[in-house]
Amino acid sequence: MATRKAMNLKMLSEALGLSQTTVSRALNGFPEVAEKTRARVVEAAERLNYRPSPSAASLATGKSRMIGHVVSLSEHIMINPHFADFIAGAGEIYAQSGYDILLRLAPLEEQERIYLNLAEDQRVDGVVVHGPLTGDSRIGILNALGMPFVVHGRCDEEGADYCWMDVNNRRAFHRATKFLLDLGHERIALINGLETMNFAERRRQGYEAALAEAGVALDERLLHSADMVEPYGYQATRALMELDEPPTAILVASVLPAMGVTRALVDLGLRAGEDVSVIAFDDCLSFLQSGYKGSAPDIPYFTAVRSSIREAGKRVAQLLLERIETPDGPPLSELWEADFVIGQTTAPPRRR
Amino acid sequence: MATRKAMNLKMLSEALGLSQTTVSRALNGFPEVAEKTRARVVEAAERLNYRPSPSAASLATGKSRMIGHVVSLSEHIMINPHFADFIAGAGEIYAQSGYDILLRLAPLEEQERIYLNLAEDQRVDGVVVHGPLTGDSRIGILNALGMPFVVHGRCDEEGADYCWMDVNNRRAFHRATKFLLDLGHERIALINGLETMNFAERRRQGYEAALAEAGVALDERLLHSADMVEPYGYQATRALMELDEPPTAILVASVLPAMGVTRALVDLGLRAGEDVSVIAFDDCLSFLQSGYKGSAPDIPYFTAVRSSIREAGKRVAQLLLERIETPDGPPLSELWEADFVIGQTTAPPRRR
DNA sequence: GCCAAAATCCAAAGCGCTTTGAATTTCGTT
DNA sequence: AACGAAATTCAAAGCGCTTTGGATTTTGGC
Repeated sequence: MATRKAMNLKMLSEALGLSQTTVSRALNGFPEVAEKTRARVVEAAERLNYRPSPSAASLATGKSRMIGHVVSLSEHIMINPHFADFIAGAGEIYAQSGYDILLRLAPLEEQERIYLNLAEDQRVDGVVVHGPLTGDSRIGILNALGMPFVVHGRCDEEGADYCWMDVNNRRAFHRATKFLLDLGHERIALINGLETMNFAERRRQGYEAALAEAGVALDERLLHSADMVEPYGYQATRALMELDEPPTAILVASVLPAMGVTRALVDLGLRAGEDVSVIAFDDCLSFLQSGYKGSAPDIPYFTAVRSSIREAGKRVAQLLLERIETPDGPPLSELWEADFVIGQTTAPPRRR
Repeated sequence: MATRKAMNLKMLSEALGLSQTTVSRALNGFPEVAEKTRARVVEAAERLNYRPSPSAASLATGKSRMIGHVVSLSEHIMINPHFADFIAGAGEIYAQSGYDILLRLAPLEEQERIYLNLAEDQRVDGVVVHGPLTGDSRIGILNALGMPFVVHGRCDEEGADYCWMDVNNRRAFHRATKFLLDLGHERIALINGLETMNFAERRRQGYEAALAEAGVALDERLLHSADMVEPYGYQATRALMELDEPPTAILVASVLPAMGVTRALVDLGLRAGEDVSVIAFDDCLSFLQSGYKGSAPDIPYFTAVRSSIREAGKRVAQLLLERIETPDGPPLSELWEADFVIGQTTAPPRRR
């Protein structure tokens, strides 16, 4: 072996006959180094396979080129596969900019402390907040710490002083509900996510508003709220269909429980789109693919309000990187409208 | 504000009237410091909220207390939710030991280079290899780099010189196939994962061995192989049932495509467990919960070979941490047998 | 009470990078 | 040719921790 140790700044600068200062500046694009020498330095760095030590750079600058994602362990995020898609989108953006993800699993009640530690330790340059609750305390902490962050979702009304990216859940569910009402449905069930989650609360608001506008009374028995897993959709549907007056349409907060819904309907000898209408919120989960096609090719199975969670991951990552670049600008935020796609699971209600 | 800067070793040692050496040693459990002073140091560190800077420690020791997980971007791992469950299990173990996950998304062809960089940069203390191919080149690289790693799965036959943790896929599929044969099925379809993946190859071997033992000829038309997503199961089943002699039983490599299978059967007016038997490999995905219960409570819907991927994540993490502790021991490996649970989707074949 | 051995503790030298403040060179003017 | 400004380059001081080698204090056996 010729060299025992990995190439470092000192060796590189000696090889070039330049000072470490100049080499460092050349590589980091500072203006006070002549273009000619910069070219020389860059070439040599490339040739000698020099790459700066991240921990040394981090120690010197306080920047880590890492983005923190702290997610709940046994809770409602990691537990479901939405997170995988989100992180796939975000990770793609990070990779392009030379950032890495620092992933930490922790129960919600520890997350404040964790953000504090990550900030003090300068372990990450920014974080994204997953699954915001209504009035989430994490936001205040992060603002106080001066740590750049973007919330995926929101936890308060407009104009709040933080960065977020969200889908217009209220309007999406308003539209979906109104669509069903227009078809003639009046008994419309809502199989919602956990309503401590802000997004679920908004979805319910949209649902309730549409009902109210149509003068349809709210029936509490048609409302379910829980973690968005398959068996939940199944059980909720079984319960709903046992009511004296079962719903003629069901609004489901995710395709995961929606699959449980269809399974329950099959068990009951009912068909979605004929006996009962179903609309799902479709996050375009990759393992279902935008596919989840029905028997008719190119017509989606579910009628759905749809917004890609993977694209959301990308956008959140972009916003965060911008925020890290410019920490003192006004908070960025972005609200996406969901698509509304007609599939095979909706129809006017059956005549009795 | 009293203090502008975060508490560091120097400040702490001055506050204690001790040298930085002693304080550092006291906190890191070295033997050459008196228990009495160690107690004093620990108490003061706690009280003054001292936590060592990770980048400084990393620079000084070369250890980062990070575990690298590099996963394929647009490929077959992150794309499906198995990964989320795996990482949830692993992350739990890491958290207990004070490690964090460094997550990097990259196409397979770049992963060798990435491992090289992670090693040279000393960014991680170990890595786990996801989705090993048969004869995977990543293993050789990692061994050459001397980087501790554990493979989730295997890429070669027994006795290979690396750490791995795997489920006995061959035996699992052998058992499942034999079970169907014993019920009287002869036309058994296999809806497998991508057979470049080593685990899929093993599953097929188990399937083929069982057929051969029973003297049943292999029919290529009953074999499918692709990414394990829902629509794949759907389409494969539609294709299978259009054969002149459709299968009477289907073996599916994951509950994801298995859901597509049942959806296709419903569309065709067939019922799983009556008209066609279905056995799935169940990774106990959390969003389906061990539930995915059928109409009869506490009886699982699918007959399945079952092994929790989350538990696998935990175990792989444990093995890796042990490996990091003792890098020069003999390679650790572990083979788990899958459970075989009888659900509602299997029965003797229909008489014609 | 004495001395070697054991137990503690410390000063200082890195780890590899960035950055300050100063030195040196180059260049446009007069 | 001389001079101040502009353009380059550099030496050295951190960043906060670990660790080597040595200094100092305690201990134990006689």
